[in-house]
Amino acid sequence: MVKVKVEGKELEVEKGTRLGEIFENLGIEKAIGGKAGQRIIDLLTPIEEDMEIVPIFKDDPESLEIMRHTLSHIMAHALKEIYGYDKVHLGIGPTTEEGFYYDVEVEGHTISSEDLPKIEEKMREIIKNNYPLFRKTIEREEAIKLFSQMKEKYKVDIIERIDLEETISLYGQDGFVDLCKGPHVPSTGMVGEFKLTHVAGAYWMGDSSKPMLQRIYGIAFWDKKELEERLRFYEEAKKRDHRRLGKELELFLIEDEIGAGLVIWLPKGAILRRLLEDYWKEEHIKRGYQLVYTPHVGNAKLWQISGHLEYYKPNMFSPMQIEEEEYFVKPMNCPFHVAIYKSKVRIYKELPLKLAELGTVYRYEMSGVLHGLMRVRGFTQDDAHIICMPEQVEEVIEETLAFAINMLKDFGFEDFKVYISTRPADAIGSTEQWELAEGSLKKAVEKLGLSYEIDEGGGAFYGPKIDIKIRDAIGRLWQCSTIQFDFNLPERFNMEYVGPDNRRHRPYMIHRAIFGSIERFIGVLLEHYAGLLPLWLSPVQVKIIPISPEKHGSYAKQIETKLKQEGIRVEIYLRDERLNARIRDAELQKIPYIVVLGDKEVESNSLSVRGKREGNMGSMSVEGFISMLLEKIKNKE
RNA sequence: GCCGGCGUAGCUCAGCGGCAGAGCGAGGCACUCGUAAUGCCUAGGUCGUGGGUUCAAAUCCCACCGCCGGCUCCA
Repeated sequence: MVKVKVEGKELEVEKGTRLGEIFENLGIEKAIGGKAGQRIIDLLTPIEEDMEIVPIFKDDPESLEIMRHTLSHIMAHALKEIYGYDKVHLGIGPTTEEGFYYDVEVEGHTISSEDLPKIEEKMREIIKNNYPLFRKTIEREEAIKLFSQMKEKYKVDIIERIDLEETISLYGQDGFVDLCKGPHVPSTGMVGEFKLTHVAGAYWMGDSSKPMLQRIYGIAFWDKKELEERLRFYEEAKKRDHRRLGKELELFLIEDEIGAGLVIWLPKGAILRRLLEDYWKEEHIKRGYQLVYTPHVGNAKLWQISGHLEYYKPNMFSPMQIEEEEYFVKPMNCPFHVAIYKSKVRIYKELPLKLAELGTVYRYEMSGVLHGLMRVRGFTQDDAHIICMPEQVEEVIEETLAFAINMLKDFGFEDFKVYISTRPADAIGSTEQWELAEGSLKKAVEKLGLSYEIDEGGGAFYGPKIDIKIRDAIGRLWQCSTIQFDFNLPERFNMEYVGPDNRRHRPYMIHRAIFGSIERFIGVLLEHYAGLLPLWLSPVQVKIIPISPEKHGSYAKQIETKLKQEGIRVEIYLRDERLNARIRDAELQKIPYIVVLGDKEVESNSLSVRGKREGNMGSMSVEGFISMLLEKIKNKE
């Protein structure tokens, strides 16, 4: 007998009684599963020991996970029914943040998106039939035999990896059996609303040397409304895709004739980029950084010493031969900044030394990973290297992190995730170095009150780091800011400073970037604002529309001059179109303010202002309009 | 790089063995307009590139380049 406690009630039942039965006895209806501590168990799970269980209902987020998991099984079941039980080989079928997927191999057929409706239909049939699910445990040897017979080679692979102590469970319904830990709903009719969305490739076990399976993705919610909302969100996200906005707003150009992953900044995009750069430079100068410039290529000897040729060569552009010497286009700025540090003897009073550069680097990225501005082959890092003494590390990290967060906030980002990556297995550097560095990272994050995740062992071999990722329009996280220790380069380049004791010491070196890359940051920015940039960053801030270019053109010109004198980026709409068409055009260009000028305005020496965010704002004086704009620009609105 | 899909006018796309198409945009003309599309006319394409099959290829096949969705990798 085991004792089970649920919602304050205690019940003694026979060992091995299923959770569903226990809930039934206690009169708990409509539970989808239960939580025992952190573990989610389903209604089919036998209870083998005393425990306290919190029931999971439909409004608990965990219930979605259970239902989605069953949907992935139903999809596998449908595939088996359609393509044959011995032709479909199943990989893994987990849940995702909004649905589920299953990795499969179908012998003699490639699933394409055209097959999805057919698969969905079969799934709905299975759901309608409301097959009860079964769960049973099985011995390891027996499991291997069973799945070998079923030609489920990937499942056999999984079983062989399962810990010897772990119990192996099977779930299934009707003629379908799957190796699975659960949890599931107890019958196929109990799942929610779903839709299969797309098919993509995925390596078995995420290993590029292993075969590639097809991953079929679906999304699922309890509520049809929620599902539809999600689908609408995807449509909406497509509209704010920075690649599309870049084209529509004439910001940048990426073309195969120029080269994959290489960005051309069009005039309007160049304004945006320049604003970012100017602001970045000002902020760095304020904080004691020294701005430098370094070359785009460097002698192979340099990259030899830095270790890049040893560790980073696959990511570098091929070398070029100049007068019997090899040169490489830089994939990083670090060695040059080190050279600046080493250009003279450094003393402790100079430290921390902060060198910063908007350094354009080129990296070979595999063609399949290129993605608009987010992943390119040539990009400009807002790079800086801080060289300091061990006793300064903590203060430096704290200051740097605060700087990064403040800057991100100035651009309107609040939704980011902070990760600290710690020492990996094959690390260089002493334990003291790692401990000091990791400790300073954690302290800084905590001091700023940021929540963070530890990526245990996720640091580079040369040092731990903090990464800040920003969420994009469709929920993808992009790494932007990074603060990384480097125990490698100071050794390799024999960096030193003269301490108060008049002896030579090895400094700590910290790499850091706030935007990460200007390209990526602008990509994230565009998606974040769906192209409607804050006023201070808008390439065109005001569009003046004279109702009749002939009658009101000269007044428009006067206004333009006044605004320009205040540094406001303004254009006059001269094309001869109907007023509504011109307003529409300016709206589509996402220009923050439209100024309409007609007889009324000329007579009263005023403006009629329409804000992209505010709508029609009515009549305003020129001075009032200007001071409103300047105020907003100053506040980075 | 790998798996799958896709490259047709500046943009979005239709056509899928038999004359190269639409809408938007662009240029011109008329309209002179009060807060999200005025009407008419015109120009614009080596159908990604190269090869093949065929009487005939945008269309079928192969290779390459690029893009898209993912995987792996990463700022």
